[in-house]
Amino acid sequence: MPAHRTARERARAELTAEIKDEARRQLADSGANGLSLRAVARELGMVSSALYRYFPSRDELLTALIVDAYNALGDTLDTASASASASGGSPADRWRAAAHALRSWARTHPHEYALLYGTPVPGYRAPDDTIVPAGRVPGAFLWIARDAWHAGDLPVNGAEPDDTLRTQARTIATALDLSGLPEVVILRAVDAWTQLFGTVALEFTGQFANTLDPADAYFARAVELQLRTAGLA
Amino acid sequence: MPAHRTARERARAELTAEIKDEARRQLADSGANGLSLRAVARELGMVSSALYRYFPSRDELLTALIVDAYNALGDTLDTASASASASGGSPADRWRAAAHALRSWARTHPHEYALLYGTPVPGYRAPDDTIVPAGRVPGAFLWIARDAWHAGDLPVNGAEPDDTLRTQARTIATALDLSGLPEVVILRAVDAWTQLFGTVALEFTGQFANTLDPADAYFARAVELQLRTAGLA
DNA sequence: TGTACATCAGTGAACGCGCGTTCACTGATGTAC
DNA sequence: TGTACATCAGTGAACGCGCGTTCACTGATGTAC
Repeated sequence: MPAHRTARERARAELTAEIKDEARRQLADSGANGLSLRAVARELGMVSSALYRYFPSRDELLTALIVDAYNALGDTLDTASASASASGGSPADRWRAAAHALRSWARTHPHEYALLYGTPVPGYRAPDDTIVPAGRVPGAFLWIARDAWHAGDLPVNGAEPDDTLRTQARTIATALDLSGLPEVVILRAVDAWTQLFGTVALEFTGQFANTLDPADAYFARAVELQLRTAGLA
Repeated sequence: MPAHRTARERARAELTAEIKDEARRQLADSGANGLSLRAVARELGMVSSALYRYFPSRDELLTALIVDAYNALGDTLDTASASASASGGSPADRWRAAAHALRSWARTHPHEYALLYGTPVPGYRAPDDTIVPAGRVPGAFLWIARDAWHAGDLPVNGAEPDDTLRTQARTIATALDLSGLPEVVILRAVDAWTQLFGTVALEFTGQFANTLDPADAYFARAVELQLRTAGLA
């Protein structure tokens, strides 16, 4: 374990990245099912079997892309939320910023969005490594509620959830580092998150075509509703 | 154009149905990408080229399956809604019944649900024939709001939408036979529909795994929220 | 510093697979007179 | 009612394609003494 990186190590890291980049490019062209190891290798001027030095199978490559995509989306949301906060925005402003960032990421990265939230690829089972990065996405929104609550900006009201929901809310709290947050606050934020997700998902799958399309106005309206649902406005 | 159906016509109708049935079975096994004309033909004891007498291409077969699925789901929702109504249920009860019917249809028909609301199949573009059947699904919910409004059970309140949204609401009204319904009522029902859809979609894509799973309790909670959003409770 | 050996990246051929679609054809069913 | 012709369903072979993965191999890079 030398501090310096050998030529081999550097080459390996670079090629691994290049393989993922090219795979992402193909993803964007033809979707997850169109992702072919042979085509990736061809594009990189390698022989297809050489890829197996980097990823043991097609599924492992897909998993790497999924983890990267969750993290890219998580970063995008965190950045939007943080910069709204840095420029003096309220929790509601942070939610607005993150919500719009989610929508525009979905629109600019449709195949990566589909990889995360679309139909599961047949025969592919997401391994546990994806759980934590996946949580960053709802997390980005729940953390806004958490901060607002700690700042005293979030009233605790609404009916007390029953036992099942309280337990599940505690599980969410543990997974997403929301300790101290009342269950009802968590659940109201989850409610808002599902609304947000539904709006993005419906637009993404084309269900707004011919009616709410372009959906900018409706999306803005939906975000305001989310704020009321979460208790942020 | 004889009133009687010839043996040929009967055979053709039956075989067309059998092809779709077998295709649906394969859809359930391996998803839309796994749907193969050759495999369908094999299973029916035909030669693959014979299918071309019934469907001019794989895409046309897919389209037929999509239209059928929208109609099956639409029928399911209509039935749930109508029987809640027939047994004296309020509009809220109808919404509850239809919402639970949507969720359980999605759970029992995951691949058909995916066909309708999952990742678009690469290279497949849904033709216009799907628009009307697709509208039946949100329609089933908006019609409940319409009936409630006509019965005077639905208060018209909430901020007046801006021009863009008003126009889009009118488009929805035209497409779904909601004439007379105020725009704000339509939009509030759409808000509730996106919430409902978001909850189903998140559960379906496994985003509730390890947290809100099983989601029965959360779903019931979400439905009550939808009722408040739509103005039905 | 130089040598011997171990590790690893990349090659090229091969295995075995399935797919959508076309086409010329045979034989059965339907129709018009 | 019977015959001649048209329509249609289904056959079987073929075209041309791409895929994931394995394996024995060569040659370069790294490491230990």
